[in-house]
Amino acid sequence: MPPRHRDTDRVPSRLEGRATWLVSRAYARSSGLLNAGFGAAGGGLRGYHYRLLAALAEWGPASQAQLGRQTGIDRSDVTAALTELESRDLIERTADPDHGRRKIVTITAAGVDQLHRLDQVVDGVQDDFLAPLTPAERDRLVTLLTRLLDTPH
Amino acid sequence: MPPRHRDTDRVPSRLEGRATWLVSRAYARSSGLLNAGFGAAGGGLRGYHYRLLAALAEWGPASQAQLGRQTGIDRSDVTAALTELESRDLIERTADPDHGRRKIVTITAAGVDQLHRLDQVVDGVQDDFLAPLTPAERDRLVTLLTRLLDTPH
DNA sequence: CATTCAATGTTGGTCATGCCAACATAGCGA
DNA sequence: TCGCTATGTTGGCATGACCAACATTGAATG
Repeated sequence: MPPRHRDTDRVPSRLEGRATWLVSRAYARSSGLLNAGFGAAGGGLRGYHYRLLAALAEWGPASQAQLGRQTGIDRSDVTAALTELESRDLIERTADPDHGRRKIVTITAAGVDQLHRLDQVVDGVQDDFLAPLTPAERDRLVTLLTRLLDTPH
Repeated sequence: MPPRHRDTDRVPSRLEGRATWLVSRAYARSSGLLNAGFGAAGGGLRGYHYRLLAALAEWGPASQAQLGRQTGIDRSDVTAALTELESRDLIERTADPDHGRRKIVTITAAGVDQLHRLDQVVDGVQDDFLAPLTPAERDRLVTLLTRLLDTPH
């Protein structure tokens, strides 16, 4: 039998079973779905905005540096994303009375509403993303990834 | 007990068990390790170059469009990455005698050597990346991700 | 055979995520 | 008081991924 000549749906064997390769493919798919969903229903918001709104809704007002640490987003990117959220009136920035430079960021009612809409999008994407797996397999995958990431490194 | 005030090592509960979130965190870690490894030992090459060299070494000479389909890299990015590989004499581009526009890309001996060096890097990164998991867990993770990605979507 | 269509390589953009450096300023600790 | 750290901001870079347009070529269709 001659070698197969199909161009696509094949992966060099060097990559095939590599965890880093699989994770990068999974991420490409996941972020594609997420961007499509955010683009369609998110009013131009992206992952950074969702993370920040989620942190504010869950833990209440915080300084920008605090938000950065909570969400794993760089301080400079926090600044930019908050400026966009502020221009849409989804958050408010007020000066911290006890600290000259610090600003306290608060989510607005509209921000909470928007967050709920984004939650819907994210939920839908989970289903699409995990569609090939059974519920038990989905749980196992989540557990393994959680263990992989929880361990300090 | 007052609420905890630690800034870091926490994740909004909305994100915590989400597969897309975990995958994005895993990818951030994995690509960080990979970039560090490639930067240290890869002679300025990146993931695209590795994928292309791997495909050429495994399946032999191919046209650029073929390479793009094999590796999942866009035609335009293939062009750019091949130009860089060519300038390092890791690949060669020759005109296809049977086809005017098409170019046949071949990996050179130096390219094969470089690929072997990159293999070492990638192998080392797998170990770092998967360190928190037992061998059995690593296998399960790879199996689950493979199943997740194999299914046509 | 002629015309259309698809494939090819290339150029030149865009976007999102993640970093890093530098800076001015503010607060804190030694 | 002096020096260190934290803070918000600006501006930049790298990587991966994608897209549009173009000229050219081969192949398919009428």
